[in-house]
Amino acid sequence: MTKSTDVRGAMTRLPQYYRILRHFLQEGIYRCSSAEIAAHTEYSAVAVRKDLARFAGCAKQGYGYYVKQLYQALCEYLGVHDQFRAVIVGEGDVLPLVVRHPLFSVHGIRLCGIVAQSDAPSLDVTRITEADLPTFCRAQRVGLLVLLRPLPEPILRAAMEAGICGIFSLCEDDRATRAVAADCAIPVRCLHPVDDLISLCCEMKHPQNEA
Amino acid sequence: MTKSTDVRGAMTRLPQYYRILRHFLQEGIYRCSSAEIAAHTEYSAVAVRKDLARFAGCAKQGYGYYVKQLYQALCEYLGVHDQFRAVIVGEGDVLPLVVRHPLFSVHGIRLCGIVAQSDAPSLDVTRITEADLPTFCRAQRVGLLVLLRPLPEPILRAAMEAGICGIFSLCEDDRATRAVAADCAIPVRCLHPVDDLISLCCEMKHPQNEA
DNA sequence: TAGATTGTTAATCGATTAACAATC
DNA sequence: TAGATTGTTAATCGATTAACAATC
Repeated sequence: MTKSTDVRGAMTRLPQYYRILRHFLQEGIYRCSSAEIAAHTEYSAVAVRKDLARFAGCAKQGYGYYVKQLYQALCEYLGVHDQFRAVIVGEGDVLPLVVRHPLFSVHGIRLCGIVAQSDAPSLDVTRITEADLPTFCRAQRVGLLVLLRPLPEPILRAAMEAGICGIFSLCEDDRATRAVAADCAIPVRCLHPVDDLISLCCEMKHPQNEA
Repeated sequence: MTKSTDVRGAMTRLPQYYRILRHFLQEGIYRCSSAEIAAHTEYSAVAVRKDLARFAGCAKQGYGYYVKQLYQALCEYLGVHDQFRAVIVGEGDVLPLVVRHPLFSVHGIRLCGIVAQSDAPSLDVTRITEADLPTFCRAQRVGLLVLLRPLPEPILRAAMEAGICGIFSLCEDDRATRAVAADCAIPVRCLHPVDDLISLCCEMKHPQNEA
C-alpha cells in the first residue's frame, strides 16, 4: 500500500533527469549526487532520490549515482532509442525546420513521412496525402503523429485505427485533436508555448509572488 | 488564513483559461459554465471555479460566466496587452520564423530589436550587437529577453541591470541562464519540448498507466 | 417555484518534507 | 572510524474533492 509512488509527477520529472544526465555525460561527468541533479531542477534532492530509487544498481550509498548507468536505465525506461516511427503533418516554412530538427533523431524517433500540400523538395522524406495516411501508417508501422496543424477528424480516427498510438501536437487550437485522442484513449501531448510566455508576463507584472 | 489560494498552480492554469476563452470569443460564444471550460482542460469544474472566483463580477450564479468580461479580466491580470518590450537573441533559419510568429504580437508583446550575428534583411527590426544590448535595453525600456541561444554571463547580467525583468528561453542548454536568473531573482521560463516528447514516448511504451 | 450554476467550507487525499537508518 | 550519501519511513503540508449553501 506504500506503492502509490506518484506516477503522474515522475512522468514529468524523469525526462528532465534524462536531459540533465545527458549534459553531464557530454561534459565527462560520470558521477553525481542527487543534490547536483536537483540543482538543475526546481525539485529537492529527496524528490530526485525517490524518483531515481526505482533504478536499482545505478547508485551507491555514500558515493552517488553512476551517471552512465543511470542514463542508460532512464533511456530504457523512457523508451528513448526505441525507434518509434513518426509522420509529421504540416505546411509552410516551419515544416523543413521541424523535419530537420534534431529533436526527433537525437532521441531515437525515426521520421518516415510527411503530410503536406505543397511539394517540399530537399527534404528526403516520403510525402503522402491526407487520404493515404492510414494506409501508410499501417504499412510502415508508424506509431507517432506530429501535428503542426489539426487533421480532419475522420482521418485522425482512421490513422489511430491504423496503429497510431501517440500524438504530439504543436497546433494552436488542439481541442478537436484532444477530444478524439481522449475518446480513443491514446496519449497526447499538446504544446502551448504561449501559456508559459503569458505566465511569465504575469510574473513580470506582479513581482511580489517571489517573497 | 484560508488565503493560501494555490498561487503556483493558478499561475499555470490561468493562461489556459485565457486561451480557451479566446477561442470561445472567436466562435461567438459569450456565455459559458465552469464545466464547459473544464472540458477543454485536465482540471475539474470546481478547480476552475475556484481559480476564477477572484475575478468578481464576471459570473452570475445560476447563469455562468460572461466570456467577454472574464476574458478582459484575465488579460488585465495576466498582463496581456501591457505591451512589454522584447529583444530576441538568435541565429539562422529559426530567427525570422520566431520574429514573425504571432506568439508575441497577438498577446501584446512589442518586439523592438534582435541580437544576431548575420544580417537578417526583410526583418524590419533593429539589429544590435551583444555588446550594445544593455545600452539598447535601457534606452528602449526593454523588459523581456527571448533567447534562442544562451548569452554570455557578463552580458546577461548587464542586460538585467539595464532593466530586463523576464527571460523566455528556448535554448537546449539553459543551465547558465537559469543560474544567473535565479541569482538576480528574475522570473524565467525555459521551454523543453523534448521533455513532453519523451514523456509521450514513455506513455506509448507503458500503456498500463491509463488503467 | 424549480433548475442551474457559482462560491465556499469541511473532509479527503496525495505529495513533499523531515528525520533517520543503512551502507559505502 | 568519520564522512558522505542513498533509501525509506513517518509527519507535515497543500491541493483536490465532496458537499452544500447562496442566488440568479
